[in-house]
Amino acid sequence: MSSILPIPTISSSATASPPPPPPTTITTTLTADRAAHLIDKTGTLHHLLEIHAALLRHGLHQNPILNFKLQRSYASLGHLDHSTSLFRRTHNPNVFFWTSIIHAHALHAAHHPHALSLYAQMLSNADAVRPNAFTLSSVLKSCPIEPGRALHGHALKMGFICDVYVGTAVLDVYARAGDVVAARKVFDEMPERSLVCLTAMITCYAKNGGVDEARAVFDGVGERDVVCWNVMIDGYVQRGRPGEALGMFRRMLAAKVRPTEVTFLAVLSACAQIGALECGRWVHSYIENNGVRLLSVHVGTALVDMYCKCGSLEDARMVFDGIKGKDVVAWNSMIVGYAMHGFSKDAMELFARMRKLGVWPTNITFIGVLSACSHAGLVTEGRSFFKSMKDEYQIEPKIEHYGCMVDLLGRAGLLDEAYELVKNMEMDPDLVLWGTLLAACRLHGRYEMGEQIAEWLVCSGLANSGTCTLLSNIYAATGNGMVWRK
DNA sequence: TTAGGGTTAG
Repeated sequence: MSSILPIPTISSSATASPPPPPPTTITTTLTADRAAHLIDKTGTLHHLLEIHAALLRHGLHQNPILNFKLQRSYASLGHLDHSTSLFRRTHNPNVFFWTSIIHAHALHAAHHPHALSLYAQMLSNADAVRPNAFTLSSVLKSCPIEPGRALHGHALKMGFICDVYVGTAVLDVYARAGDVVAARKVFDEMPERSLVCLTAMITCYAKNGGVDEARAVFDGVGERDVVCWNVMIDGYVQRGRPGEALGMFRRMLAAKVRPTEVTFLAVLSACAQIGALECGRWVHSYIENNGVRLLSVHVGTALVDMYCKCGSLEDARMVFDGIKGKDVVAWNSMIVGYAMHGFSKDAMELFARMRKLGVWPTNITFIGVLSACSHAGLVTEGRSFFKSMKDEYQIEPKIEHYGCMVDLLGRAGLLDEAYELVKNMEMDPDLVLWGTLLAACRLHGRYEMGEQIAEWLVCSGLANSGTCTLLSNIYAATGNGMVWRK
């Protein structure tokens, strides 16, 4: 983790390809105040390295505040390696230093285990630095449920639980683990609640299926900011209640709260869910009329998805073509959009273009590609794409991909091949898959196979009303409505 | 006299 910090020197800026000169040149005399100001203002690693070099030359690197600022700046510029290295070189780091390095690691999921181990090191250190509420709230951010529970105990024992940051962080640990009851208990016992804390509780409910409970907390919030609104709107979207999501969005605008990108993502998803094309268009023009010159990939993709789901493929394509730096999710939205509306040729062409540009597909890409093959009856291509998932792209087919294949083979009348595919799957087929196969049996008059599957489904108690309808259709067609009733 | 919470697409 801790790499060797390149000891910066002023001459390091005069290497083979020198970076552009920093905005401020460090002069021969450097006071601690001036250095602190320079560190706070810097925005580039190059400049920070130069300041670091100057601190070393002036012997100011021992100053704990400057050392602290330097370490924090390395981290905030995304150079956790430099930050860690500096920390490792610091003798007897104080609680500020420990907290700062723990916090820097807690900011990115990939470094969470390290944040926790730093906290453990801090406690076991010979110089035993005592954590405070700042340390605790930082380390809690990186915690999964088990160490989180222990730290909750720790916070109670040390009396930090009354701190609103610590309380919120503990609440968040339980929320992330889906333990709504424990989160609510922490919430109820908090002596004071900030907007952030209220939002954390709303998020906890919204993410764990309790959108009405979320709403109850939301209604009790006095001054709501955009995050609070976003959480509530997205909560409705995630629970498949787009009408209420859009209602909340209207109320948010009426309350003069300025929407952010996150708001647009949720609202566009709500429009997509109910096929509200006009509302989607309105959001699109709102985005364009409110200072958003260049669509972000996220918002662009949400627009593509909304237009596709609302059936306006031309609008979707127009937005898609305008997205700068398209990632695979953007490509997927357009490919799947085309495929779902039967524009197989466009979907396949787009896939070919995406590959040509070196974008690596995901399992969603193959949902699109295989559906396109299915709609167009391209059996050979479909088989080949399905095979390539594993062989070429190392993507394990999911049940949905088998569904596409069964649909493709079934429509083409290749029932035996489809049945074999289902029987040899590594996972259990679900009712949707059996339903697809049954529908194909009916379409091609393969009553015997239909009966076989039907019998098996009924015997294993798996048949539901949908499959029963299909079954009765099959039996009606065979003129033998009773056979399957054993 | 230097630090810490909540929301993000297919």
